[in-house]
Amino acid sequence: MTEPTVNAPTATELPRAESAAANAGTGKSGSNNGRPTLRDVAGRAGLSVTQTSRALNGHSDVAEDSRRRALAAADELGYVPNLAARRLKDPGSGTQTIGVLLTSTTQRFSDPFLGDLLTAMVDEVSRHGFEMLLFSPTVDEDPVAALERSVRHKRADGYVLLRLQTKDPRVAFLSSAGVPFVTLGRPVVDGPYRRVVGAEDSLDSAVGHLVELGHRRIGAIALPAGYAISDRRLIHFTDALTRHGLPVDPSLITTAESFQEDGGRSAMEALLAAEPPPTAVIGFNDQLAIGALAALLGHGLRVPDDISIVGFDDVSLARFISPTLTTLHQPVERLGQLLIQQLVAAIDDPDSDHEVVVKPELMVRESTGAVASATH
Amino acid sequence: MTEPTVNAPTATELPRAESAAANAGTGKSGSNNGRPTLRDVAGRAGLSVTQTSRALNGHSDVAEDSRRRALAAADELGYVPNLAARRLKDPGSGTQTIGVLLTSTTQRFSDPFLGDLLTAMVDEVSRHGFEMLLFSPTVDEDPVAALERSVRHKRADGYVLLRLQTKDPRVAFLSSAGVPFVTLGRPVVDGPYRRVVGAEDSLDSAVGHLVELGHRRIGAIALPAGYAISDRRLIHFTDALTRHGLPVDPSLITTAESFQEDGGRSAMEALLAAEPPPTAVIGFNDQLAIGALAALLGHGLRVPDDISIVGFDDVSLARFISPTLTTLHQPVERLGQLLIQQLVAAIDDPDSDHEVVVKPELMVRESTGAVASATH
DNA sequence: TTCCTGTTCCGAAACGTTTCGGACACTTTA
DNA sequence: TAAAGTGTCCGAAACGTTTCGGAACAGGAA
Repeated sequence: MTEPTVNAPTATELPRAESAAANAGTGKSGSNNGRPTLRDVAGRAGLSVTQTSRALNGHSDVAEDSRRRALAAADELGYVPNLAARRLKDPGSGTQTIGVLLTSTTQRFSDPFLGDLLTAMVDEVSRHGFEMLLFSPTVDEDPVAALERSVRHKRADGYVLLRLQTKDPRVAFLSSAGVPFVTLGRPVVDGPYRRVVGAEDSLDSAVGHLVELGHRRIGAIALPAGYAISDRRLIHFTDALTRHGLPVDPSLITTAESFQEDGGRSAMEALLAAEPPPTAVIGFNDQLAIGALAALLGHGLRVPDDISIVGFDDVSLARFISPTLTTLHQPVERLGQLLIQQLVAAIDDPDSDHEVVVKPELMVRESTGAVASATH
Repeated sequence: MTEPTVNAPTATELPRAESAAANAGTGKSGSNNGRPTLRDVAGRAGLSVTQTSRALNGHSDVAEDSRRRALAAADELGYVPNLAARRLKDPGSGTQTIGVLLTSTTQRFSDPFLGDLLTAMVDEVSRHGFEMLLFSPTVDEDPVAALERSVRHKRADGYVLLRLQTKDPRVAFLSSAGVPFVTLGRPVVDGPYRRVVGAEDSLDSAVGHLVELGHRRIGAIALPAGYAISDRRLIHFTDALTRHGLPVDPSLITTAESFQEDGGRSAMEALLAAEPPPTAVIGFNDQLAIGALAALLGHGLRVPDDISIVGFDDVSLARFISPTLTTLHQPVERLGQLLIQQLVAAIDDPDSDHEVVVKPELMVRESTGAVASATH
């Protein structure tokens, strides 16, 4: 019973340990920046480097006992695989990293929606054992060039694209490069890839809410032109108007010059110049709506007595300004999770195609009320 | 003139190209995932791999002509060095990455200050040719453990620590591990390392402003306990009070339960219960101040007629709420830049020690006014 | 001529990992 | 008893880069 087995595990450790010692004799250990290497683990476990590697990586042709010894040795030595070496040998192995490209002009996280989204994504990313690489174009660099640089260096296994443009060159590039990616929103050019889109047709419920309150002249502050989300929200808004039997009056639709409060403020000024002005205004995000509120208060107008305001996103602040903001709630945490889950799925299965739709929900608060002087 | 030089560059390319061809003959090229390797470049330039490497890396012992050929060949082939191989050979070479640890509970970017800071940091990071790695502890993982994991895997050359705790274990860990890092704020345990701190003594100017307006009972909404910034701002606040000859009344100081608006709101409720209540309140960040505003409006109190409110940070929103918020302006963009610059300096020169102090500036807006009924 | 010096070059080894192709000792099947 | 199969194991090569230790050569000094 003791003799026949090739590797007597119990008392006969010596012969193996001996060969290991020989190994250690020739082998030079103090090299990997002080950290133990696979060779060290192998020496300690009394195995060859090959078997140790296979044991640690869960391959099949390694005896149960050897695997235990390898694992134990690795544990005792505090062995951590050298990623560089692993990636050098097998370029296919991923980086366990997902990339998020920030385009410097518009994608600032001062936008609380984007901030919350990022937070949610980071959490979900770490839940999948990945890390998140944040990068932006250098001065005078094209966003696509930055993306290309990152892809060339294989810095990430996949990418998240935010603030999608109507005809986004980044989508085109990543598609043609065969790199997994996921988008929030859907551009016009629709290729096979994964995306998470908000159902902007929920603007219908906002319009419906205002119509119920008696509003007939409903204005809109649209997002800056050129972004996928801008067009879609606008279309869904006009659709909602006609569905409720209201005319689409171009003088009641203004496009903001930024995503921030200042854009909302100037846009509101423009809307007030309409003849007659709207009795209710929907800002296509909360920051625009808040800017509009500021403009109204500057004119001595009361909300909602003189005019009603609706936002979009439901950032946390919406419940703390005065009046509290009626808005369309986006489940931002869920959006972040979905984005990452879809991306991870895309990394596992490239050229898959999937679309997840998330529908916002109307939160009625103080900034909307019955129309003052009914204008039927 | 044509003969004597060893490497006739013009017509005599052949002999070298020949050896290159021989090299290419033995060499197998289609390996590096389709991308050209140093061997390919060498073949094309008619040089050895060694010389090509030295040429591309700007070493001295390579003829000017050879260097040009190497550079040209690399350019034509679109050669990109394989980072894994480089790092395998020379573990000292950095990752050109800086790490930012997010602790999931408090460090959400819904805080617009942190969001803006992050944006500024990303920009500055890319300006230095680095990228930013964002990571957070996995569920049930200690922040220090997450940091340790990242350090072990050598994911970043240095780290930024935000939302510093009073006695921050992350500082202790990174210090002892000898990893470069930079902090925003200064913890109690002060080791040799680089940091950027805001001069919270500028609270003195806020208190002075209120005193000038006749206020004698000045309350404060402090940041949650346990953070470096919380204690420091509180100390500077009480110092400012005594410097202006005012007593420190504990009933006028409440500690918020969060960094967000809801924390400010409940804290304000507590302050209103004081007897008599304060005529002015300083929120130790803008979100707390905004929460306080909401609480006051809920009680039918007017700002600044009945009570004055001051914030801290000057987030962009401060100019758009009503009333606009008097607050201490932090140059967040500059803070982000400094943070990264200090970190890069620390990476170049480890165990350097430096502190940069940035002083906020008081922005007087609508939320502060003369005290209603003077209580001398 | 011979010896040195400085410039420019190259082969080979090394970094730490994975994997290919076999090898060995048994056991089962024919 | 020979042949085929099984379960384990290992040496050696390979990934792409950098660098060590010379080597080849030209020009100048002796």
